[in-house]
Parts: sequence; C-alpha cells; structure tokens
Amino acid sequence: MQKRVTQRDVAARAGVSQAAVSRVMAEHGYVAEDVRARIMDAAAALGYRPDPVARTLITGRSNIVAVVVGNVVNPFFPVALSALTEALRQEDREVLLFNAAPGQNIDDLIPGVLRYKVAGIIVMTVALGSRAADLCAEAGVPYVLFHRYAEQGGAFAVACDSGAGGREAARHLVATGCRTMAYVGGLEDSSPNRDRANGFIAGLREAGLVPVEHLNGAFTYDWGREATNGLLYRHPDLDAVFCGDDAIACGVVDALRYDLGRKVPDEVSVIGFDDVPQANWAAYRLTTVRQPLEAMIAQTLTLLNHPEDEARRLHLLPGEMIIRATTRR
Amino acid sequence: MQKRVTQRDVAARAGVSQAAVSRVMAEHGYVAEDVRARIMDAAAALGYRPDPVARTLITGRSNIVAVVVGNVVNPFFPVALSALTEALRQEDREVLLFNAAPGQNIDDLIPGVLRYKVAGIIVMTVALGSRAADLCAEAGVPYVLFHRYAEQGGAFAVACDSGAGGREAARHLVATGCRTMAYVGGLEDSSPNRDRANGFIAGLREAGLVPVEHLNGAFTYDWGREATNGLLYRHPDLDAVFCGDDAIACGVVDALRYDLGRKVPDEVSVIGFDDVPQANWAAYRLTTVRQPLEAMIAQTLTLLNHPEDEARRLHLLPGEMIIRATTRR
DNA sequence: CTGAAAGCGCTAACAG
DNA sequence: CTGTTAGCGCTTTCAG
Repeated sequence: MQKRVTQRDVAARAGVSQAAVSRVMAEHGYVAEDVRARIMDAAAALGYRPDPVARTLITGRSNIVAVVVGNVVNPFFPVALSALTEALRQEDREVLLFNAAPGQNIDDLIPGVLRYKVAGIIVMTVALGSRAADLCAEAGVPYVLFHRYAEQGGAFAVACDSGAGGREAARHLVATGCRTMAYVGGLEDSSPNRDRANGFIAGLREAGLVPVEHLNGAFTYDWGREATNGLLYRHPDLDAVFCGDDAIACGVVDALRYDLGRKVPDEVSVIGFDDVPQANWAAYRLTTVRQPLEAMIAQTLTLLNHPEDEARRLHLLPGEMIIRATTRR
Repeated sequence: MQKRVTQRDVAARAGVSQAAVSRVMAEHGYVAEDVRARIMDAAAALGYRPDPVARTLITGRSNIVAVVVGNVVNPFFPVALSALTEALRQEDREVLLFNAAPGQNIDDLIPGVLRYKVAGIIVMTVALGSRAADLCAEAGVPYVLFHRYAEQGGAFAVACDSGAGGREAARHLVATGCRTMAYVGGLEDSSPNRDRANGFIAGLREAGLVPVEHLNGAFTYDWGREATNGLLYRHPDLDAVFCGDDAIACGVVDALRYDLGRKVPDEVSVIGFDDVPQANWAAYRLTTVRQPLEAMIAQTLTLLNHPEDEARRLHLLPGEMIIRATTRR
C-alpha cells in the first residue's frame, strides 16, 4: 500500500516548484523547454500519473462522460454501448454508467450524475425527462440524447433517420408486391417508434395504400410474437409486417413460421430495424434498416466536445436498407 | 451555473461548525441528537448533497466500482452487465466502465483504474493478467473475477460451475441415446471453456465414451457455424454437439439445419451454455445450462463488500440444465 | 460532545 | 518564465 507519487515528488526530483510541474501536466501556462524536459524526465522516472480526483476537485470538471442507460435487454443496446465506450476510450475519457431504474425519470437522476462533475452526459434511455437538459445547461455540461430525441427542451440529439428508413421499408414492400401491411412497433411514445411508423405510413401513402393495423408495445421479441398472433387472426390475408426493431421482427418471423405456419417471405414479408448481429443469423436473414452507428457515435462525440460550435439540435443520420431473405425479390 | 450548496452553508444555517456537519454526513464520530437533527433539517432545506469528489480526495476511497469488460459481442455480456449495474445501483454505488482494448492485458489497465480510488474492481474480460490481483491487493482494493477465474494470483473469482454443467450435458446426451459427440468450444485458454470441455469429457467417460472431436475457437455464432461444417464433413455420423456457449450453439444449429440439411434434434442434438434470451427464441428452443446469474452477482457483491471475511478464493455456483427442443426426449 | 485547524493532490491567480 | 500562495469541499486529528 505504498504512497502514490505526487507532483511534489516530481518537483523535488526535478529541482523545481510543484506549481511548475502542475503547469506541465495541465498543459496550461508557459514553461521553458529545458525545465519542461527535466520535469517530464523526473515524472517518467518516478512513474508519476496525475490524480484525476484532485484535478476534478479544483477544476470542477472531470474527463468522465456519464452514459445513462435503461434496463434494456434490446440487442441494439449492447452493440451501441460497446461502440460508444470504445470510442470514448480512444479519446481517453472514462465512462460512468448510470442505470435508470425501470420507470425512473431522468430528471431525478441528473442531479446525482452532476455531482461527479462529468464532462458530458449521453442518454440512451427511453423515458426522457423535461428538465434534464436545462439542469445540464445550467451546470454547463453537454447533454446528448443518443438514438432518440425530445420534442422540447432543446437538447442535442443524435439518431438514425427513422422516418426515411420507414419510408424506404414501405417502398421496398410495395415494390415487391405487398399490399396488406401492418406496423408492429415498440414503445409508443418514443421518437424512433413514432418516426418509423410515420415514415412507413407516408411510404405506403405514396402508393395509395394504408396499413391495415398499427400496433405499439415494447421493443422485445416476445411482443413481436404476441402481436403477430392477434394480427394474423384479424387479418389472415396480411402479406407484410414492418417492425419497430429487429428484436420485434425476430418475434414476428418466429410467430409466423412456428405459431402460424406461414411462409416467410413467400406468404408474409417482414422488415426489421437496427441490423443487430442476430438479424443476419441463418434462422432469420432479416431484411432490415441498418443504423449508421459509427456516424452516430462520431456525431455524438463532436457535440460532446464542441457543443458551442453547433447550432443545430437534432442530428438525423441516414440508415441503410439491408435486403436479405425475409422479403421477396 | 449556480454555486453548489456546501457543508459551510449547512453549518451556517444550523448554527454549528462545518466540522459538525461533516461528522453527521460521514456518519463518523459522535454528535448530540438535537444538533444532528438541526443539521439534517438545514441540509434538507438547502438541498445539500455531499460532494463525492472532495470526499474521495481526502478518504482515498470512492463508492465507485470499476467494471472491466472486453470488447464482447457475446449475448451473455449485456445480460450480466445489466444485472450487475442494477445490483450495484441498489447499493448506491456507481459503475465506472472500462473497456479493455482488443488483446490488451488487464495488468496495464489496472494502474489507470486505481487512480480513481475505486471501491472495487470487477473483471469480466477473457484476457487475465498475472499482476492485476497483486496490484489491487497492494492498493487495498477488492478484486473479483466474474464468470472466469485464474489458476494463479489468488484473486477472488465467481463463476458458474462449468465442469458440473458440462458433465450434466454429457449425461443428458448419453441418456437420450447419443453416442458420437463433439465439443465445439470458445476461446481455448479461458476457464469456462476448459471446464466445460473437461466436464463434458468426464461425463462421457462415465458411459465409456470419448468425444470424436474437440474444437476451440471463439464464443461467437460465426465460429459455431464454421466449425460445424468441417465437423460434419469429417464425421457424417455425428449425433450430438455440446457447445461452449449459446451463441456458438445457435451457429451450430443453423449450420446443421440450413447449411447441411440435418434435423435437430432428430439427427443431431445440440446443447448450449448460459441461457441467454435468444436461446428460448422459437427458432432455436435451445437445450442449455443456465448460469446462476443472480447468485453470482450476490456473491460478487459480498466479496466486494467484505473481502476480509472470506478465505475461499474460488466460488463456483451450480448452473441449471434447461431442457428444450434441441435434444431428444 | 464540539470547534478550530490541518491538509488530501492539484490548479490558478499573483507577484517577481 | 517561475515560485509563492490560496484554496476546491471535505474528513480527521486535536484541544477544549
């Protein structure tokens, strides 16, 4: 349990004041080249690493980014979180992970997060608060919604252009001969869900069509499966389903094949959203809209690092339609 | 960007010294009941919340737990991480998430983690270091390996009893009439992989059998699928595969069905490990060994909170065989 | 039991 | 350009 090496130790070894060491380490203020070199040598020799806690206490800012997640079992979440933490790691930022309790409002979580003097907050939960963005603005902490956005509050938001994706999905289904279609969505009042539904409806309208049903539920496999059983009971002639995400789509495909004995895509086409790894598993080969994850993350980091440079609040990035085997040719 | 309320403000309002406030907040040292009450009232009125950064600076300990993860796409990882952070949240501990770069040794990561004066470190990566446990012991920081263990180093480790699980899997396959079997494992030198393989081999030996092949690769769907194609080419009479985990098992099942046209389980039985959500999807209905996640997490927290009470280093918890539809009756 | 006082390791004025 | 000097907000002796 040896003492950590501090700036005082480095200063003593380099024969300078502790403040000089601080100036070098904080890259702040001028230091003569030779002195700087002596200090760097001493620091290296002693194995000095700055203490982030002390630094945070005085500057009022850490290099930690808070990521707020919901209790998500959705397969897109680990993919996004993993890519996000990896990108943050490359910028030498740490990630403080906050788990919103089921149903907990973000607003109640933010003050606790702010105590850690975080450099920014990225929110990936569905339940958006109304005051959260203001609280962060007040504290001068960049606040970015990832994968969803809020109508009000003026928070930065980065997401896939779900509306365009939904429209593309509709066009593809129409082009492959589908006519009797339904939307099986996830959480009703989430922006991705709303946009996907509206985009899909708009796409169908271009062909003079209207979805026979529009269901909302949860972004889960089980919901997709459950919804499908009712749907096909009411509309035995259904020939396509557009889903809120891939998890739902897998549930829809399985219900169609194993619960109802329908052929996919010969009798019913299915399109998902996200392009999670499972979407390409041989049992599904899901046609889906891939989220531009890399671009979304890059944009998020840009907003986090230079919020003042950016006037636009909402950043919608185009997804890419991936055509596989759950839609007809 | 208003000033945060500090202990000085609370002290002023309660008419006591700042030190008295500290004693109440830190629950350390004696304070008269009426004074304590006055302080609590003042704190509540002012909305005081202690500053964790300042507290950490002086005590040298935060209430943050570091969780080190690898670049895992394995579906068991999000399930475990989610459950773990939720459990930690209930103990009012924050989670600092460290992403080990691909191939990065934990040893190199630990000093950086330790700078944050974390209350403990939980490691979920595959690449274990040899010095990590010592570094943490030196710093007095509890160190727990989750889901895997190291032969040396004397670190605490909590994992499913993979050996017992492998043996049970073997017995079930033997009991349902399989005779020509193989093991398709994940990362060769990881403890779960080794134990599952050895348990499986031991289980077969009880019946006087020996696996016809024993493959190692990665804990991924793609590897399971790839391995299976070669395996069936060399052993067309294969009637069962035990897999390193569910992701591999899904790949094996898909290869069997879609690449090779074999019937599962009629011609070939498949058993996975973990019981991730996908294992119960209708397309798979995987027979598998469920990890005792809740118990593993409880044990991990116990070790983190009271490492001194526990002499035993390795904690192997029994899994549960879940029989579904990829094995015969 | 309570207050005064000394820092934790570091940054940021401020003189020199 | 460099050293001296105040603290950041809190915990923890040490007297009283």
